[in-house]
Amino acid sequence: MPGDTPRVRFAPSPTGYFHVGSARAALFNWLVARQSGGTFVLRIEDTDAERGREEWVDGIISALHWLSMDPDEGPYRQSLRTDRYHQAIDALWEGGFLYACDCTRDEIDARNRAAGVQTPGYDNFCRERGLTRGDGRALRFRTPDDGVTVVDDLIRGPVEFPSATIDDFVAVKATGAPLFVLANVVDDIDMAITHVIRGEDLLPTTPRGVLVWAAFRSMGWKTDGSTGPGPVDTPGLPFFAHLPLLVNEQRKKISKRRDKVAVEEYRDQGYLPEAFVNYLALLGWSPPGGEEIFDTDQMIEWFRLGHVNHSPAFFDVAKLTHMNGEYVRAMTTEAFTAACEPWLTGGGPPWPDADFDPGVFARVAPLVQERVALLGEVPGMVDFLFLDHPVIDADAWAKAVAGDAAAVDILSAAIEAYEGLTDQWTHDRLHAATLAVAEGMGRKLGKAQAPIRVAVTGKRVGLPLFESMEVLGPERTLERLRTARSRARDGDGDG
RNA sequence: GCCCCCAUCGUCUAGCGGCCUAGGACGCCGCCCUUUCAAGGCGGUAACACGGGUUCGAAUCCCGUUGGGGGUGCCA
Repeated sequence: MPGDTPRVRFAPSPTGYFHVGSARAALFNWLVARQSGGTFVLRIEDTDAERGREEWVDGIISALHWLSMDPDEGPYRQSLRTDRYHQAIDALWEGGFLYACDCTRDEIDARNRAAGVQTPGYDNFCRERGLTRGDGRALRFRTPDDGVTVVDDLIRGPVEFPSATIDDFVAVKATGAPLFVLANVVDDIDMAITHVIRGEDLLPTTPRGVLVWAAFRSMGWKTDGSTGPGPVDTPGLPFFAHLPLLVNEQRKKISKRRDKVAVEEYRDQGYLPEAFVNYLALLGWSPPGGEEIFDTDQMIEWFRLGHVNHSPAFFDVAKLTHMNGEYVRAMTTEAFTAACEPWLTGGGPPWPDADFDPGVFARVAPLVQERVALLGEVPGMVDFLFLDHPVIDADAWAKAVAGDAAAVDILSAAIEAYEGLTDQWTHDRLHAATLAVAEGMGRKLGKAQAPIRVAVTGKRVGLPLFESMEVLGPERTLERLRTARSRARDGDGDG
């Protein structure tokens, strides 16, 4: 049986950007470790040298760090453990669990077709041929012909696989390199893993792992590499827990190809790691009290593997975004301002670094904070404060200025009113003055402020106008209003 | 084809035999607030896939059907 202190592992294969499904699997493993004083092991499953790339490994490590789920142990690299796998393969061969096979896929398929067999599995052609190892031969694992292999799953309960449906699978490539199931089991044994928590897509291959594990155990395979009975024999099977898949709108397994799954991408858009983790936890699980917003301490306290759902979950960006907005608004203004920094400087924003004024941003930060869900939205909301000339949105101009016969009059009246306020340039007075302009035109304030807003900020929606003008100052505000007025008079309607 | 998993509002879920006239959240719609947009407040829309059992009683247990998904590689 697994030992007292849980040892869990997150074992991604470095074949692409860090996947949200991987992040969720990592989170559930991490939670089990944290709530039990256990160990969270990171293992890179890079046995397939052709697909793996070093940059993906760095991506996994940095993504885990961003999510505050740094491993306690590792990263272990399967590519660095080939000697160990060869020991394991030799032992299995000596124990009679493997046999050499020189069949090609085409040959197997042809024989199955000729025999009229519907199932495309291996036909055991080489099982009793007694082929020797080497010479470009793969090694197959001899599976039982009858009985059932049971995977006792913490989430789903016992899952039974008729052994006859588990064909003799290739465990070792013709090159001598171990395949997934074998390397995976050897590692789990060596690393004393007690809980295998991973995606449901691995459930169908789990009985193979169980069989391999049983083979090692029956040989008295020791974690030091020797065989025979002794105190360091292969431990009992770990607990298994297969998490429901994350799916897209079409209810298909979320995939790197067609879905937006890269955790890095969410980070770059300004999702907060705390919100991201919070949302991930809600996919397939919910806390006993029904709360939806909770921090990692509460998550650790409440999480139970046995309470994880059985059914697939759709990764809903809209809900994630909403939740991110809640996290943004819950921040202190100082924390928010600090978090915005990477989006405000360093060449990303549309204004020159030198023109960014932290003091100006600090004045509008609370207003910005209430209006963004993602940090990535911040630059677009404050750009008019740091650019010499606001970028006038063509559509906004067309609707609020060119399309409004009274726009020029409103701008003129506003200019005249504001010119008298340059010594007392506060949003209250600007508000009152604009209200007077509106009334003079027989308009509601909301309608009258539109052309002014476009002239000053370039957009029809955004931060509160009078606060914006206050921060911008009389000189720049009036200049923008005059510029807009002459452009409107010239009849430049399409921006 | 074969094996396996799954099935409550559009979505994420609560529900583990009576507390369900099925609750919450996101989304959507309406109203309020209002300096645009948000935020906030109030209200609304909307689900137990189907059929058999078991039981005094089923969203909850069992069987079947249908539907969806995953696996079926010398990928992981």
